[in-house]
Amino acid sequence: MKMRLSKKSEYACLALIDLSESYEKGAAKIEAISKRKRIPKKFLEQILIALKRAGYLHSKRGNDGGYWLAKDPGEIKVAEVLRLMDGPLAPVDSVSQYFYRPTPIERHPRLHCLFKDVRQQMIEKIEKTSFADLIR
Amino acid sequence: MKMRLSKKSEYACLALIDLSESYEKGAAKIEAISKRKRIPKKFLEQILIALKRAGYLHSKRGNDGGYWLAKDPGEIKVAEVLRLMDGPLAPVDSVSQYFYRPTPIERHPRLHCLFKDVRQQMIEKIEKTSFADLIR
DNA sequence: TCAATGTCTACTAGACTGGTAGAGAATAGG
DNA sequence: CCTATTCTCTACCAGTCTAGTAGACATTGA
Repeated sequence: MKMRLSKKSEYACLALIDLSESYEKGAAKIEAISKRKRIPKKFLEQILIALKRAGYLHSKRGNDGGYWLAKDPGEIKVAEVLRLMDGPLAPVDSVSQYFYRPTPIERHPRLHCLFKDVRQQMIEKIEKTSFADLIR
Repeated sequence: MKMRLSKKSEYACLALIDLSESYEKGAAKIEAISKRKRIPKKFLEQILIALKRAGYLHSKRGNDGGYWLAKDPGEIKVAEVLRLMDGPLAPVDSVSQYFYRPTPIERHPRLHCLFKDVRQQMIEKIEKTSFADLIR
């Protein structure tokens, strides 16, 4: 089994932390976030657009443009962001909550059950943790 | 974050389950395991060799050859097998127990801590579960 | 010697990751 | 209306990983 936090997820979290830290202090430019959190700018662009499309951010173009949070940091859970960036959190599709699909492992109930537990254990914490929790 | 059980790990577990089921009943042929558990034969070969090299199996060639467990099923933990097949279990190297390496996430202690917890929660169950537990 | 089986090395198609490049569209100030 | 600044969109790419396949070789027992 491989559990990996992709750079995309990692950068998305760092960007949201940055925006949470300056919540209600106006728009932040890509350039600024990129420098503060050391994220490649063009890569960050794509990530912010994805977050915007998913409804987590607002933006404005032009001289005093930038991004800002569309929700309270307390309402954005880490798990949502990881799912948005990398897809299902489950180790196999047959134990996935939102992306269920049958797999060979289902034929072996105990093994299936084990990975269901693993998923549950893992997910518990990140479904509770919000970005407000991360900046406190 | 992506948590994925690779086919390699999945097949390795199924093969070890098969061999656990016939523990002390003599050698099992690749062909037979392959058919019973529906694993591509040539792929299974490689997996069994890896398991043998790691000390989990013995083998014999020739007409009445095959593989059998080198240890009691109760002494083989699922976590060991997943590590052998796919490498570290940790989501980022900076929270890995056996493969530590620094990552950007370390600069943000709360995030770092979160993923340390995630790893711990996830690993707990598979470090306790043995193949004897899976066939009971 | 031969047939059956495990062992070893090499190869590969396709997907994914972590980016980069460059043109286009909105916005505000002058 | 012009321009600078910023976000937006599409395309591309090199390297790595996954899930295998192919084929020759080594060992064993009858």
